[in-house]
Amino acid sequence: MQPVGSPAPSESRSDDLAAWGSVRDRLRERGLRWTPQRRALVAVLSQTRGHVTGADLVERCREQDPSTIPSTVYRTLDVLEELGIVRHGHGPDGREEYHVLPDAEHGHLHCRDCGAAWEITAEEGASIVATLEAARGFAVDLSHVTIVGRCRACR
Amino acid sequence: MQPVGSPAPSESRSDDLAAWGSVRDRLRERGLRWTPQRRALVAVLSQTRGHVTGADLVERCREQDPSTIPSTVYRTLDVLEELGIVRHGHGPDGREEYHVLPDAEHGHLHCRDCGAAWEITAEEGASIVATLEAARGFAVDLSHVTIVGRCRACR
DNA sequence: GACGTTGTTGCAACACGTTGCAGCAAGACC
DNA sequence: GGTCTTGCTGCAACGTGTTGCAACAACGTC
Ligand SMILES: [Mn+2]
Ligand SMILES: [Mn+2]
Ligand SMILES: [Zn+2]
Ligand SMILES: [Zn+2]
Repeated sequence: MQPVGSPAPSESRSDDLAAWGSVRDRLRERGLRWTPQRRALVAVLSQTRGHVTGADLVERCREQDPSTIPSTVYRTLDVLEELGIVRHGHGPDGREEYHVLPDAEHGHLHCRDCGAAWEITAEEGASIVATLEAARGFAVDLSHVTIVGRCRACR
Repeated sequence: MQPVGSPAPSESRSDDLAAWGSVRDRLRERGLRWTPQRRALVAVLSQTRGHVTGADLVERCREQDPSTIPSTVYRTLDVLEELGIVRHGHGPDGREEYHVLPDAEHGHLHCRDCGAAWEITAEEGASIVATLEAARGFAVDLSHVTIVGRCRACR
């Protein structure tokens, strides 16, 4: 039961660097381009662990380069998501939340009262996925799942 | 497996009218006020079955009275939700979706590819709620749950 | 019916994200 | 290094929803 924000230990930093280094080639393979704007966002992402909102990422890019344009960042995030490099879900208010370099697919749990958030564990996730798979043949996108309610402490 | 938009048969229209008629008193009991703006939104809601986005409701109010102010509508929706008269969730893009007069609590399922939506059945809902209740004592707000993925037909 | 309290409204500004489009530039090819 | 193709960017406008605040009005009380 890892609280979000204290990110789980993940692969080593050198593995991470390798993963980020390949982004350029992954884009090129698809006939897409490696631009300064994309380079900047990837640089920001590579220093981000865990979860960030879209607006946070725009902000962090703007810190590096104040001429950053929001729509370019959001469009680049869409591209990176197609490549599987980031995934997004939505907070309780519907705002975007990005998972960077998702080690394992997972959903999120938010307490409406105290605002705390947790990752949905593999077992919990499997149970939800299995329920909808069995009954309807529906393939759940677990990383887009956000469940809101009240945590044990707040009840 | 009711597709959303072909609303399930619900209580009779006269029951509905009675429920809507009590809104005024339910507000007053709490020291809240029954204003023309609230009257207008309740009139719109009383003719709405199933699911609507917040923006839809603003639009429908504006059809009745072009001087309608969006923030007033959204604030009134918040109040009505506190009274349990409407509930909201979020579509795949994070936009608000209101359930009007929810007969039974239910979540939603959206196919990312074809855009179709279904209600999560009582059994499916119970399974999800039970999983998180058992493991963590987390009380899921089922009516706020939206699960996105791919439906059987689109797989 | 006038009065006071306080919940509500209208408004303007803001936050987050998306979209259409014209001009720009990445990178493939020579 | 020059040329071409086409993916990308910047920009402006828009869509959806929230917030702060001053003026207003619902409604309980006399
Ligand atoms: Mn919500
Ligand atoms: Mn989404
Ligand atoms: Zn809590
Ligand atoms: Zn589908």
